[in-house]
Formats: sequence, structure tokens, C-alpha cells
Amino acid sequence: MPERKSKSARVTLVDVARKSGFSPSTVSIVLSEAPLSRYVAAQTKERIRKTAQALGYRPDIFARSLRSRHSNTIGVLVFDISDPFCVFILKGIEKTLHPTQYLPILMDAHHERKQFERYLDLLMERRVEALIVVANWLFDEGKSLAGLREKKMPLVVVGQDVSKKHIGSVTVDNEAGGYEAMKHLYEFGHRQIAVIRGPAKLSDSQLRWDGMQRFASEYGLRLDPRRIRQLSDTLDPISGFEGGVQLTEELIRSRLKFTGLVAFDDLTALGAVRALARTGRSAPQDCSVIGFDDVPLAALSTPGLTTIRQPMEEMGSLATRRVLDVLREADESREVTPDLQLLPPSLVLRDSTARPS
Amino acid sequence: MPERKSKSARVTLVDVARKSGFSPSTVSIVLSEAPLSRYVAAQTKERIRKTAQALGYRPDIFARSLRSRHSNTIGVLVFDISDPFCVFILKGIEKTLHPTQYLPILMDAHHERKQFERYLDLLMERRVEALIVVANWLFDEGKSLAGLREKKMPLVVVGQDVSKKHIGSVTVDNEAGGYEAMKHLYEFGHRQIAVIRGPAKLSDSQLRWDGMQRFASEYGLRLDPRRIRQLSDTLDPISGFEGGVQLTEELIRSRLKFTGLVAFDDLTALGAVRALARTGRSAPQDCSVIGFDDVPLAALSTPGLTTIRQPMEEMGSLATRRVLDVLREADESREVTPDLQLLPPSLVLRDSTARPS
DNA sequence: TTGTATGCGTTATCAC
DNA sequence: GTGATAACGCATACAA
Repeated sequence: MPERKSKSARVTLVDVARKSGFSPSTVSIVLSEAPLSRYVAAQTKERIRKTAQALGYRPDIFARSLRSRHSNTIGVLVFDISDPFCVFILKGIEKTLHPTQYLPILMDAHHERKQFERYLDLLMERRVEALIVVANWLFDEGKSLAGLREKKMPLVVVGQDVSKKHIGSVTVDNEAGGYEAMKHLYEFGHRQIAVIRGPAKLSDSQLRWDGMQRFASEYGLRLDPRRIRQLSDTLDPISGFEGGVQLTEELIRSRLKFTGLVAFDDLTALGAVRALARTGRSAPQDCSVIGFDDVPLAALSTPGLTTIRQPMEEMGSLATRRVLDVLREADESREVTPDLQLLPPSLVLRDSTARPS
Repeated sequence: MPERKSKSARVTLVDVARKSGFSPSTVSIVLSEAPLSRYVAAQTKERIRKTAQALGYRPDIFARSLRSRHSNTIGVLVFDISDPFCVFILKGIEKTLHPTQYLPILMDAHHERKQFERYLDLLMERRVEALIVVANWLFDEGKSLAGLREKKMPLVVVGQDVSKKHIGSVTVDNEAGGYEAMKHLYEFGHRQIAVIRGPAKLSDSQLRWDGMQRFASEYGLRLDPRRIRQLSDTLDPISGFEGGVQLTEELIRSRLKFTGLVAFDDLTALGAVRALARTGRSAPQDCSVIGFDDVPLAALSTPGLTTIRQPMEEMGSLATRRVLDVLREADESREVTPDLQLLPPSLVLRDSTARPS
């Protein structure tokens, strides 16, 4: 009765080979389902698989990667995992990667450029075969990411348009979203509409504003500059809320009447709701408020927040499909032109907007 | 002028050895900062490091792991990354791991047991050296995790007490939290207090309720069973909100007066706020509402939610320190008794509670 | 203090 | 259809 080695006897391919009576090569071919396995007799395969199972064989991923030069991993670099915007993009990425051979390796940069660089480095060291960067804000990393292009590393950025740097990008159509937001308030009958624009540094801000202006000009709506405010540039992720509170209070103090407010994003909108409450007002009775993003909070706040939804999961999914495409086409070494893909936003109607009384 | 190989010429240790004039082993010792490197001449080290730098040498992590039997990774298995509860625990884990040699490998089970098992498997395959499981809810995986114990894999579960299965656990002191919540309302002068308990399957629910009862008996407060409701067992993460809405509406319809409400968690509390609003009431004017957890939403909703805070980042950090300790002590093969560590909750006073009018 | 030799577990290339 | 052999890049025991 042979005793099992206590030292967590690692079962290797050679063990399976010995036990099954075939050579390590054959065993490898069968168990890794290499192309050659097509020519292996069904019986042989069966026997090998059985013994592998019986012995509890687990391939050593390090040996395999070392030899095959494939890590079967895709790096996912996120700017802040606590940003609800990121989370659903991650869901999309993960669901899309799930049925494939690739495993996502997730890193969180915590809003810090230094961390970003470090984790980018770490991911390269781990030999990820592609990279997805989720960045919904400030992001002028030409340098670090440009380096990847030279290494032919498939790369897609989601949440930010960097197509001008010839980096594949997936974002929501911010311009259309801005247009829709303004349109919604207009169709509810609002004519005196305030706007809290996003930080100047964010390209999103400008695009959404462009959309609002386009709507205004198409419909002959006048957007009084005195009702337009802008969030300051800052790195604090929660600043949208504080900014929303402050700027809305400013607007209220200005004594300039407004029955509707387009906020840069949901956090800002929640800030506006707070400011209204603080001054004895409420949404939507005294002022309709519309946000942007449709983060989970939007549905849970009271009143439920009407907002322009970004299809976040779809964005993650699309970005993932893009890198997967590149990886597949790598064999044919076909070059894919990096470009921008815009996904359509959609209006989510809740209770923070209503017809003016 | 020698041309660089176009085939992404991988720089290996041998290249560095050749170029610097030392042997591969010396180079290895120096660059991996092995114990022996203490005996290597400073000059030698310097030269080796210089040439490595110059050549752009990056160690091959697969070769290194294969040889050294160390992956330098720690698996982190989360039940749902979109649960704000998880996110800050992750932050704590990451920050604690940051200065170490270990890299977290994060997997998200999406609330599904099947995924949980699969990712657990994947993490083992990746040869993580320890495992941290973040599970704030339903979690009776005795089987899968028990297996890890046999493999001597360091393991800590955070958010759930499984110390009875001899698995290291880190949670908030739910009993104390329940006590504090009730105490807060009592001290504000509330005597007719409703409670929405958590799902029966969650051990948290019972503990928090125990704490409330302990306070009630200590202070001679009567908790009328007719004012006590309980969320149903369900897997839907958002159900706390819907449940909060429904049960609060029930309470209101029951016509039994209550001036304060202790909700199981923040989502439930937000549901209660919504229900109050729907019936023309509001917090805290008509009813004080207190939550539990202090997720980010709590600060952003209007009114800001008074709540019992879980020190989530600290919980993640503590769990991480525990597995790191075990990893370090592994050398001395010292056995660490798996046990439960409770962290104290704290009251966060915002605007959803007030003295009864 | 540094160099030599060997093997970690796998896959690729060839030969049969 | 299957097997022998040689790497992949690194770290370590041992020799010097």
C-alpha cells in the first residue's frame, strides 16, 4: 500500500504520462487540446484524460506560459474602482471575457498617476496580452500608453476619447447625451434652464455642452450665460457632489429664476437636489433636475433621478470585443485602425423632473 | 552599427550576464536581491544593475515563478464588485498589499455560486499564495473553502463570521452596531421605534437585532413586535431597497405610530425614505431613519443618512495583514489559530434622524 | 565572493 | 498517430 507523499505531491504531466503509458508529448498535446490533438486516436485521448482526472493533474500555468509564450491574460487598468461608473464597465468586460480563454487582471490606480504608471508596468511584467484602460476623467497619458503601441500591444481605452492619439477608444456619445438632456427639459415645458457644466479639463464636459447648445439653437431656446456654471478642475472624485451643492446654491442666491437644471453628472445632480433642499425647495416641485450616467445611486435617491444613461456594461463589452478581435487577427498580422466608437445614451425618466408648475 | 532584432528581442538574464561580464548566477542573485546578494561586492552590484537597466532587462515572471515556486500573488475573491460594501474593503486590501511583494488578483463572483467555485479554481490554478474572500452575505461554502485549509492555504473571510468552521474571519461588531443604532434613536427621544430586520439567512441580521434587543432590555424600552418587519431572503443585491420601500409602506399602512426606524442597512434605509416620501411624509420630520454600513450613497442622498458605519477599509486592511502574517510565519511553520476579529462600528450623524416633533 | 551545472513543468520540433 | 529531445528563463546547490 503505497503512501502518498505528504509534501503536497505535485502531479505533473510526466506522472500522467507514466501512469497512462503514453509519452509526455502525447499527453501534453491531448490535455492542452493543441491542434495536433486532432490526429490522436479517440481511445488514447480518453485514457489520458481519465488518468489525468484520476491523478488530479493540474497543469502548471507558469511552466505553460513560459514555454508557450502566452499568458492568457488581459490587463484591466481602472482609474478608481470605487467610482460607480467604472464598476459596470468592469461587469461588461468580465462577462465578455468569461467564455474566452482569457482572464482579466484588474488593477486600480486610485486616481493617482504614479499608481497608474506602476500598475501599467506591473501588467506588462505579468505579460498581459492586451490592455483595457477604464478612465472616465483626466487622462493625458500620451506617453505611457503610446509605448504600448510600439510593442503592438492591443489597447482600448473606455470612457475617454483618445482616438486622436491613435488609441482605440470607446465612449458614450456625450454630445447626443447633452442634446437629449436639454431636449427632455424643454419638452416638459421648461424654458429657464440652468446648467452646471463639468470640469473644463474633461472632454466630456465640452461635448455635453456642445449638445445642449445645439439643441438650444435648433429650437430657438436661449441659454442665459448667467444660468451657466462650471465645476472646477479637481481630482477629487466626490467633488461633483460638493460642486453641485455649491454651484446650485450660487444659482439660487443669484435670484435668477430657473425651473430646470441640467447637471454634468449624477453626483452633481444629487448635489443640486441637496442644495435645493437646504434652501427649502425641492425637486421636481421647484426645479427639475436631470443628471448624466445613471449610476446606481440615481435609482435609489429620493426623488429618483432622471438622467441620461451611459450603456456602461455595453461599453465594457465592446471594448473587450475589440481587443479580442485584435488578438485573433494578430495571427494574420492584420492591422486594425484604431478609432473611436460612440455608443448612444438614453433618457431614463424618474421623478426628479416634471412639468413646471 | 548592429541592428536590433525586430522580433521584440527579449532581454534575458544571460544577456545581462554576457554584457556585464559576470555569470548568470551572480546576475540573478543581484537582480532578485536574494539573501546571497549581501556578499556581492557593491561595485559588482552596481555594474550589473547598470547594464540591466541599459539593456532594458525585465525578469520573466513565469520563469521566475516556475523556478522559485512563488507566484507572489494573493487571490481576492469578491461576491459582487458593484456592491459598495465590497469596494472599500478592496481599497483596504490593496493599500495594505501595496508596499509588499504581493500582487492582488481580483475576481468577481457576480453573486453566483458557480462563478465563485470557478474563480476559486482559477485562483488556485494561478497558484495564489493566499486567499481573501469578501462576502457580505449568504455564504455557506463550507466545502470549497474547507479544501483550502487542507492545502494550508492562508485564508481570511471578511464580512462574514465563519470562525465556527475554523476559517479566519473579519467582520464589524454587528451586535454593537445594532445596540448603537437603537441607542441613538432612544437618546434623541424616540420611544416608538420600528425595525426592519435583515434577511433571516444573514447572520448579520440576527446579531444586529440581538444588539437592539439588548439595548431595549437595558433601558426598559419596549419593542412592539407589530413594529418589527423582516426582509425576505433573496439573492438580489438591490432587494434591500425594494424591501425597505415595501415594508415601510406596510408599517405606515398598519396605522401604528412610529417616530423612528432602524433599517437593516443603508439601502433599506433609503427605501424607507422613499416610502415616506411616497406617502407624503419625510425624514426626519415625520420619522427618523437610521441605516447601517455607511456606503457612499449615504452621504449623497437627501437627507444625508444617519448610519452605523462599518470600518470597511480597515476590515480589508486587517484581513490582509492577517494573511501576510501567516505567509511570513509559514517559514517557521507556526500554526495560527483561525479566529474571529470584530471591528467596532461607529455612529455617523447626518440629517435623517432628529428629535421627534 | 563568483561561476558551473542542473532542473522547475511544459510545449515545439522533429523523427519514427 | 506517437515518442524522443531540446529548449523556455530563471534560481539554487555546490564547487571553486
